[in-house]
Amino acid sequence: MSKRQRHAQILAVIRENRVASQETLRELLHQRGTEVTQATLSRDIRELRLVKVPDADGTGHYSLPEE
Amino acid sequence: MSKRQRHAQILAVIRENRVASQETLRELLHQRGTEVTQATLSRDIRELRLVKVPDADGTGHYSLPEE
DNA sequence: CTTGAATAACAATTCAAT
DNA sequence: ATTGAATTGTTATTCAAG
Repeated sequence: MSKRQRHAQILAVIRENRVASQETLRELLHQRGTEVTQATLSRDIRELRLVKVPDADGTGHYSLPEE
Repeated sequence: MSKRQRHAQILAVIRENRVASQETLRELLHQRGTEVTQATLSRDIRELRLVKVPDADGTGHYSLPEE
């Protein structure tokens, strides 16, 4: 699986779920058959420019910056 | 100095500077005469819904979510 | 150039106090 | 309700490797 494919998967996952941590993201990707470590997700998130938006209750979630 | 005032200061600071960490933010506020700890800034950032936007070079910066 | 394991750096929470 | 010190949790980086 290529990095570009993984990036696409990540975008799909954060659109469909409230992802509160990179560890959660890792689990969701695993369910879709993609195994990566947190270090890689940290890099992917930077490359995709994803931001973690703080929620009222403290539980932030990853999101695309609406530009 | 009230929390609302500090919040206003924080917004001013992040508009005028590339703030890459809460520790940096703390220093900039200190220059403006406001002393707080990282714990308080973490809470303020949540309350203000500030996000840390990843930059290309790795050095993220705090920003208002563009709605 | 891409990744994982280990570590460092950074941010959020707890707990006590005010 | 608000805060700081200490702690815990999370994310970014380093370092070695493929």
